[in-house]
Amino acid sequence: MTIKEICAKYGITADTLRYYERVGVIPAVRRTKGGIRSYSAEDEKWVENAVCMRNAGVPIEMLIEYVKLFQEGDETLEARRNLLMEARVTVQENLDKYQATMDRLNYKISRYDVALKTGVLSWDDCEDDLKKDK
Amino acid sequence: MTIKEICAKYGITADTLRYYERVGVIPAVRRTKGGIRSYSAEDEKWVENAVCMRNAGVPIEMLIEYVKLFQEGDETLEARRNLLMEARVTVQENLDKYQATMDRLNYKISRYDVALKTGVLSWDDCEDDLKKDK
DNA sequence: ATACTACTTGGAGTCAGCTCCAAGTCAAGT
DNA sequence: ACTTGACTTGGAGCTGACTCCAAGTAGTAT
Repeated sequence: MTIKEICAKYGITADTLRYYERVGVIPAVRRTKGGIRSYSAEDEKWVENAVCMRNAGVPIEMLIEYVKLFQEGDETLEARRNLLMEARVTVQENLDKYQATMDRLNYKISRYDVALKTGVLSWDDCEDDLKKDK
Repeated sequence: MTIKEICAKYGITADTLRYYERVGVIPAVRRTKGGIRSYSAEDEKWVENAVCMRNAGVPIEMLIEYVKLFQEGDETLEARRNLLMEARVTVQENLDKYQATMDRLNYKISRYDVALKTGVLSWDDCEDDLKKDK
């Protein structure tokens, strides 16, 4: 697989892919005699993983650390698992925040829909409360 | 409410709060004669909303646009609803990506747990596949 | 052989979103 | 009156994550 094919498949640019390799977000990719990157199935798995993790805001640094540990071999199994668990906490927290925001957006939009349908504004001061009776 | 109290309550710094006001993520806050910010209940609602939206990655620009429309009055009701719906699409997409990453992390961690418990590595080449029989 | 295109490198530049800083002001305490 | 400390401003600086660029090379087409 060429860099172009991988880019197209995973929706990132060649620059990003080269950057990931340079800083260690993915391990070094093999080259042809001419020096051109040739992505193996394993390379592709690493790319897929990196893209997925980055999509969820897992920081570059964490991915670099994981790759480093992976390359150090089996003694780092536990360290890698701990790293993954750390990442999971972060992602879960963000997931919760995103869900809270979805709830807020849905509520606000529903209020706007009513206002637009009836022509009447059902709020007078600031419309930005969620009617959370705390 | 002082800037300090608002900061503490919403977990952001005074610098961020002033920055939000400066660029228009929240409307201008009233001041005492001495020029010190005094947050009203409405101001606080705007802050709460901004923090919530930012936590879900809604871009600053979108929040600024919303505040601007809000201040222009009732003719912008529909524009504001459209903006919210746009934001909702973005947040939902991110939510899906985060969920996909959670699934991947859970799978990977479960594999590590097995490997650590049995002392046996259940993979030999690259462990980064999700066994998705595509 | 020459031109063309797609790749390569290292390094510099960009962008969003803060974050920090210097210099100044104000209210309260001594 | 003076010090202290929390606030104010505008602007500069920082960070993470790309993104772009110039200069060079390798393989293919004519």
